[in-house]
Amino acid sequence: MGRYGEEAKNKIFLAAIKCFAENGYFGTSLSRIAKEAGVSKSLILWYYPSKDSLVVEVAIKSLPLDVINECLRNEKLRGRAVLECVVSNYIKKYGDEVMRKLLFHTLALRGLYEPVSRSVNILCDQALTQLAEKAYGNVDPESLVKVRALIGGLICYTLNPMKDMELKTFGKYLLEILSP
Amino acid sequence: MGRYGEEAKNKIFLAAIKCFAENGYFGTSLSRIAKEAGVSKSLILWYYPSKDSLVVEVAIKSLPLDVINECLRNEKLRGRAVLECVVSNYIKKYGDEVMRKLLFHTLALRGLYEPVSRSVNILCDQALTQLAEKAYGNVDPESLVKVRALIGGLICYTLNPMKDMELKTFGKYLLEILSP
Amino acid sequence: MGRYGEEAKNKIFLAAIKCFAENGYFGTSLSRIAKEAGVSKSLILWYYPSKDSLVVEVAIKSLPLDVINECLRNEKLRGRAVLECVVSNYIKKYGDEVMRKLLFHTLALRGLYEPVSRSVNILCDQALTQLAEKAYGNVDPESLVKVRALIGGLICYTLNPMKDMELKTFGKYLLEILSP
Amino acid sequence: MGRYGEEAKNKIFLAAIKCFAENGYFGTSLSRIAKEAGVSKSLILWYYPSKDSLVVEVAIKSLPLDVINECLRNEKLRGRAVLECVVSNYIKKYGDEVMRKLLFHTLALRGLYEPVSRSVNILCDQALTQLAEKAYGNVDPESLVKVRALIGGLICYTLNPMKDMELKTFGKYLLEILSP
DNA sequence: GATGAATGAGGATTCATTCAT
DNA sequence: AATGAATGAATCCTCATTCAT
Repeated sequence: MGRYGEEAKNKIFLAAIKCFAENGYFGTSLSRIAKEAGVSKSLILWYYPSKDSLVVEVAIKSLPLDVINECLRNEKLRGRAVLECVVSNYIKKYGDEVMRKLLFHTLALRGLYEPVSRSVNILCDQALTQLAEKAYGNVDPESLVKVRALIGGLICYTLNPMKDMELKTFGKYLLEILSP
Repeated sequence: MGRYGEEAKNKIFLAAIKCFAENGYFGTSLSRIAKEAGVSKSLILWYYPSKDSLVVEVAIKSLPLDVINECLRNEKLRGRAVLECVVSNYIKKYGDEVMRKLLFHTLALRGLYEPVSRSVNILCDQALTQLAEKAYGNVDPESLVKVRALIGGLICYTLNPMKDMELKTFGKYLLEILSP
Repeated sequence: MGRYGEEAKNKIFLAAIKCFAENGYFGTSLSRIAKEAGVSKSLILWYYPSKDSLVVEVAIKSLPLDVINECLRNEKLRGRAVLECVVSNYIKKYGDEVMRKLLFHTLALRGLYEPVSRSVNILCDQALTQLAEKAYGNVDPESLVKVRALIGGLICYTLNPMKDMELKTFGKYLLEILSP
Repeated sequence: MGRYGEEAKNKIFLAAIKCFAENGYFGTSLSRIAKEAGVSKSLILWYYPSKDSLVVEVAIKSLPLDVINECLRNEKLRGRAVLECVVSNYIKKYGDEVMRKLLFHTLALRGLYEPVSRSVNILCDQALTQLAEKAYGNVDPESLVKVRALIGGLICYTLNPMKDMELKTFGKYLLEILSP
């Protein structure tokens, strides 16, 4: 794919994210995305074999799997520091409303799109378990529940941000409560 | 509406819940629901002015607002007992997979259907605040965060139930960690 | 299906025949047929599950299988009389241009639509063999070839009617040449 | 057009024949042909101004006009020998299934593509008349009908080859029946 | 109450074709 | 010659909704 092809594909991807966040995956037509991206409907299908493939690509990127994985990859981080990393990454990613909205549209896709299911499974099964181990030093039930309370708390905030508390502050309190 | 009519409406409602859970609100057509309910498509629109109205009715019922409100109404419950009530109600409601699936489809509707948004807001703003007060005796930031960690933890489990821990056990650990 | 439903379906069928004859099965859109029938595009798909199903239904009816079968069913007909019956039926069916055009569009579908293939096979294998037996008293190679020369001759005329000979006259000569 | 170009054009033409035979003229997209030929879609339109022009070129070549003309050109052939020539040429051309399938797709194009109509007309009007004259010495109705029975018989066999008789044998019987 | 018939809007996708490289 | 990128028209089909019975 040439240079200017790459650009077009990116424009489409960004437009898709915006539209999907706004109106959901099913409430968004290819025409709408095309208009937003300033390209023809057909061009979308030149880069993506189908709407579904575009949906899946956007959906996967909207999950917080990378948020956690990046912290897991960093060998030096242990204990509370890992959790701090996760919270800070989460804040960075879901700071803007677009990503926040997108997240919940994506979670609804689980069960409809196999790749999304798989990604959610990896996130909840593998990533959270590893996170528990790195943060609390073991994977006993309590640790597993704690990481879920942490991530769940963040997601809960994401669903409906509190008016008198910033996500950052929220994260700090969460860490206080759930740190090892 | 006569006795028979009531029955038909109920059949439709149950069929809708099942279909929506399975294929999402947008992936489910009225024909599909009609087939599942064993009635004609037209009859659905006799009882519900539009598909949207049916969607909203199902959506509202799928949220955990009642789970919390029931515990709040019980004047006698205070402290840890309120949280125990919430957890136990939550387990009762989201024990079966249909409701679990439905919940995430519904959360995606927030932003698309005003009544759903409103309900989610009430849930997160009012209900959670009252819960914090009843459970922890005040509404300081820490308490507010804690109830979110509790509900968030439950939702997180709902998204992807753990293989080696029952929801009941999960709830017990959560309570241990987050009780006053 | 009620009385007036039956009527609409028939209007659609007739319109389809006309359009398919004119522009071929693939050159004809559902919109075109709808317009010709004076109904909405959607109504076509109410009566026929898909365009393909309509295509197949029209296609089967356009083959000369009935032309032959009707003569085979008549127990009294033997020898030259059977062939005369076939020729006369053929003339009746393919006297108008619509059916003539349609026939060749249909023959092209063989290999694309299984039901059409099957029908053509039955026509050529079973029906022609039975015809040979009834007409010539046996199914030796010569008889089998003769019925094919007869039917083939008729089809050849159908492909491009002769300017100075009517189909009726053509049939008479054919019979003269190929009668037992 | 250079040497290489000639080769590419030929590859395209052969791929087109194959695809058209398999899926019909309308069921075949340029992309499909491009894939089969191992070239880009654009290259097809470099050699052929449009899909239609490619269709027409293939279509004309698939008709049995050359089969007859070649025999007519040979001055020495008269009487039964001309018919034998035609039958033998026909067998040569339509011996393989690709050409057999193609023939019927092409016949359906008559009425949709003027050049195809013209070619079919020439075939049926002129060529067959000349054939009658050369074979039977005159163009009385009987002779005209006979050549149509011959060609029609062959086409009929082509439509659905007989299981227990080779085309060659079939031709021999046909000649026996219809020779002068 | 309940249904079948009928509609129109909208959607994804295919495809021939054009343009720039 | 040859290709990838881009377009717009057209197509089949789905679906919520309305109408008549």
